[in-house]
Amino acid sequence: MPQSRLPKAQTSARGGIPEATVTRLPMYHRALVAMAARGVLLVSSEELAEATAVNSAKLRKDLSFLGSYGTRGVGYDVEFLLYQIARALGLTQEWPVVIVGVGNLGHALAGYPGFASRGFTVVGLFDADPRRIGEQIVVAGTSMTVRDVRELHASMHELNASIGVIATPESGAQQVCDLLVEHGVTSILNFAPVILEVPEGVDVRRVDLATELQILAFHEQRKSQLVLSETSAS
Amino acid sequence: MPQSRLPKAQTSARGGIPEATVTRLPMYHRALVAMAARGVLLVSSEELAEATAVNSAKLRKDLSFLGSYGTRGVGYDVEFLLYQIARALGLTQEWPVVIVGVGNLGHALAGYPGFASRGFTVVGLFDADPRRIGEQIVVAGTSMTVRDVRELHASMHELNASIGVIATPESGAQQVCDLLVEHGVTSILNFAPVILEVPEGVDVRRVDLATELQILAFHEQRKSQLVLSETSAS
DNA sequence: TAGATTGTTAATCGATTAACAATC
DNA sequence: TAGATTGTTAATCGATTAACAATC
Repeated sequence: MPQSRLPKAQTSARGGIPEATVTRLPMYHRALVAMAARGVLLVSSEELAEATAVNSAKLRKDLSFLGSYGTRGVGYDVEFLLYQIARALGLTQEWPVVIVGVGNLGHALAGYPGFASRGFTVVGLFDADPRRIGEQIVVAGTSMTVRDVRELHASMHELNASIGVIATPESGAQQVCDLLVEHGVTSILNFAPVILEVPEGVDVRRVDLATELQILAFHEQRKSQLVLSETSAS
Repeated sequence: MPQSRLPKAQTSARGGIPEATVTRLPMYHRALVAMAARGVLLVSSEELAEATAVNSAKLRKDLSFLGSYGTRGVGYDVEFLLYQIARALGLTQEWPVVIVGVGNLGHALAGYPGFASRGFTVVGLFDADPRRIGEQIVVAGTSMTVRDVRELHASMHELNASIGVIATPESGAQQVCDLLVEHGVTSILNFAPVILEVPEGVDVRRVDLATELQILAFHEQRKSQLVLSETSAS
């Protein structure tokens, strides 16, 4: 009987919500917002699952991590469930966000209507390009000025943001990241194609447009190979 | 002995590459491109793992799905491994891509240098906004004209794209999707905050900027709660 | 040979899902 | 009560990882 390796410390079971569940909560949230807007009062796990393209058993399991918010034989109260998900996600509080890099992507992010409606407030826009510094950008209805990234150091204290978005080119990303972390940012959304080095405790999520296309291309290739092999087999 | 449910059809083992591995291959590819550019000839799994922030055992396992391309006691030939990964991902062939929706995000995508270098060629830019139609955009060094999305139907045949990018607002996304699918697009990268309905066999990857921020906010909230509970415990 | 590093094994972990008891 | 739907169980699956034999 090979009695080897000790079991891990059960990190997820200590009352936490599994990471896979967390990534789906925003989908449920969005679908419920749409339903609430249509005046839907009650929803079953089957209906919500279909709206989010998720298995209904998985959906019920996901929701059960938040608590017991449904009624057997009836379903879920849309508004109530919406609130519970928003609370779990932290959308019931304000999140000041700093955006560094205001090219096309940064513009798109700054102007994205989906931010403000979820508690994210853009409190600072920075860039290194002198042609962009001083530019006025309309964020959530009010005009903001793009500031020199060299002012980041001095202004981070008053901005008090714990979330930062990096939309710079590859070259400046790590430097910007260090600066943000130095000033108390502990969550970073990174659009630059670099693996950022951050100290323990800082979360980074990377969104890479090229990576997404490459994954699609992989499956696309597989599909065409499938067609070829089926053709030659007949 | 409850002898229940039959085992599944082992879909992943039929020579395919696991999905989790596929999502990491672009990272390895990028890191290897950077190494090759620096003139590095040889790399160990340990080094490549560190550059991509991945466990080295996982890395070796990932690479083993492609074949046996390393040398024990030595490491991997950078150029050779690069080629093998590119081939597996389908980056050794041309991928014509159509972009629909040329707002800030569409602009950022069209101008992204990381596309052309990986075999993705933007062959069409479409928008519904009359103010944008006719605009010239520089894509990979050459100027392209933004066309009316109503011309999509007529021009898809000559464009011959199997990959489409949807960067429209939420409202137009499903309609655009249907149009693309109707004309042979079988892989879609969707930036609109909607779950697209597609027929069997069409792959959709959704990138949602708000979702990413929400996931960060969740963890950020958890971090601050941790600090609070530690404070009250002391 | 001695040292290094791959490729693979096997254990563990986390996520998915069908099924169903609980209960409205 | 009869019908409906949740919340949970338990089985299965896929992904991760330490360890190490194979081998350069």
